[in-house]
Amino acid sequence: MKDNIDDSPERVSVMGRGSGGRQKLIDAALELASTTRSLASLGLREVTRCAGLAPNAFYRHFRDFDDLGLAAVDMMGGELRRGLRERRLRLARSRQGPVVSTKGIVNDAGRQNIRETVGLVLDFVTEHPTAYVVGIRELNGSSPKMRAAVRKLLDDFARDMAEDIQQMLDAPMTDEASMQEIARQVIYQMTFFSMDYLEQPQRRDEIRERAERFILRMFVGEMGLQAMAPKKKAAARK
Amino acid sequence: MKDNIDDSPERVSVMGRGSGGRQKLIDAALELASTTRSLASLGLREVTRCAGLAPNAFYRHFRDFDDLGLAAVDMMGGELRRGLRERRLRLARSRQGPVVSTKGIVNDAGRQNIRETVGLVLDFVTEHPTAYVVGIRELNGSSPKMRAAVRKLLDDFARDMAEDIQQMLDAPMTDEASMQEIARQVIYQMTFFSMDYLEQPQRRDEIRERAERFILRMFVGEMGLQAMAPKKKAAARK
DNA sequence: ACAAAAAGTAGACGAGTGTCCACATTCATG
DNA sequence: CATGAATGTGGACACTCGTCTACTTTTTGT
Repeated sequence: MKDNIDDSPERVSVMGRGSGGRQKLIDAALELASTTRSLASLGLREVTRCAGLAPNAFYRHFRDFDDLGLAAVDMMGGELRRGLRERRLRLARSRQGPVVSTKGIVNDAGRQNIRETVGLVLDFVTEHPTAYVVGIRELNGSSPKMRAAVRKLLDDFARDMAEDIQQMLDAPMTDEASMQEIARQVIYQMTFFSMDYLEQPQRRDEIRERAERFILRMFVGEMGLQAMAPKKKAAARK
Repeated sequence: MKDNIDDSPERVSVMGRGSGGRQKLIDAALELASTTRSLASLGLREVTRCAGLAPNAFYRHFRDFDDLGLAAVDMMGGELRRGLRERRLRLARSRQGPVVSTKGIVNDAGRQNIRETVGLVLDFVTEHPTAYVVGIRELNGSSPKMRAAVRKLLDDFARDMAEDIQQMLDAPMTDEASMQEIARQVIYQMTFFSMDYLEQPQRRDEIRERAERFILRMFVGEMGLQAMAPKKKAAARK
């Protein structure tokens, strides 16, 4: 009677999707976690109380807090990723075709591109601060399942970003693996920029510039590395 | 025993310093937090039990968990920073004088330098995994005091690193502010590399290379930026 | 050596917790 | 309409928690 029904594929969400209770619990958990503590340190009664439900209602939707956390990541992450990609494609279409030449990525067009991408991320962050803060907190948090889920999400973002960037260029800046590596590092670094951005509203312009400069530096650096050693494997280091 | 006649103006911690109980509590807290949960989510009784003490013993040393956490950061952080700087200076002395030319930072000598620095950090991480994991966890954790303390520590590391790098070069690679900015970003990115390094022992060589390449890319990128726009303020061309 | 301070112990209290059981409500669908 | 699953409520259980007071042991300065 434990998980026979609940565990089965996706019949859960037939009516459970918009059924208020589930969403209320997730919202309450994010709210409490963002202002007070980490997800795992929340109390079951604490959350249900904040959601205006009886303690037992929790069990109707989630097995434990890892379960709730994963659901939250799935929901927010999916929405976020879709929104980001959509906005990015919209930006790309609005300028019709590959605007940025590979060699000229540091010129005005390239800088503008970077500026828009950074703005995209920072805008999302300011629009969903609680979810974002909790997510980043769980990135290095105590639950392995949570860590894995958040990391996978960030990696997906990085993959998207790498793809879109390569598409915008008229010639590939570097090999695909390196591009994804760079995108990953940019995404990770952006978590710090984003947290600063949320915590220090008075320094937002400065942080924005810093983020843009960081990305630009990464690109310029990669092009420099490519120029001086195009063949990585053959670089006999010893 | 202790040769402090008027060692310091503060006599508060004369006897409390090395008293086993305090250390036992810190160790127990780090141990529990690294394997189970975040610092703030630990229970007072849980920690004292793990330390083999009565619950009330906690109050003899710390007011609350923030207090314990700050003490832990002070201790581990101070030790770490001293150790890092010492080892770095020892490395610098062993090669007598400025070995790396600014233009040639990407040559073998420069790469070797980066390799040693990365090794330095990763070695420390593998030697103090629990303290490091907890520290990084609190970097984005729930307690503002903790966050501030860990961030200040990382910033200090970055400052040290920036100084030492500039000292090793025969000519400054960039202005001091940019160098510190880069060092900060490198240190922050290293937190991710370090966590991966701990969690995936079988991929350590790969992660090590990735970290080295990241730093190299940052340097090359900064030199590229400097070369194409020495004056940052006047870069607005629109 | 001795007295005071620091460190640690024992027990108890009320509050809050996770979890279970039995019962009430909603609601789509045969 | 009836039925059964999904969803939510209330009470009760054993347990852990933080904190308090009172007492004992260890360490330390003089």
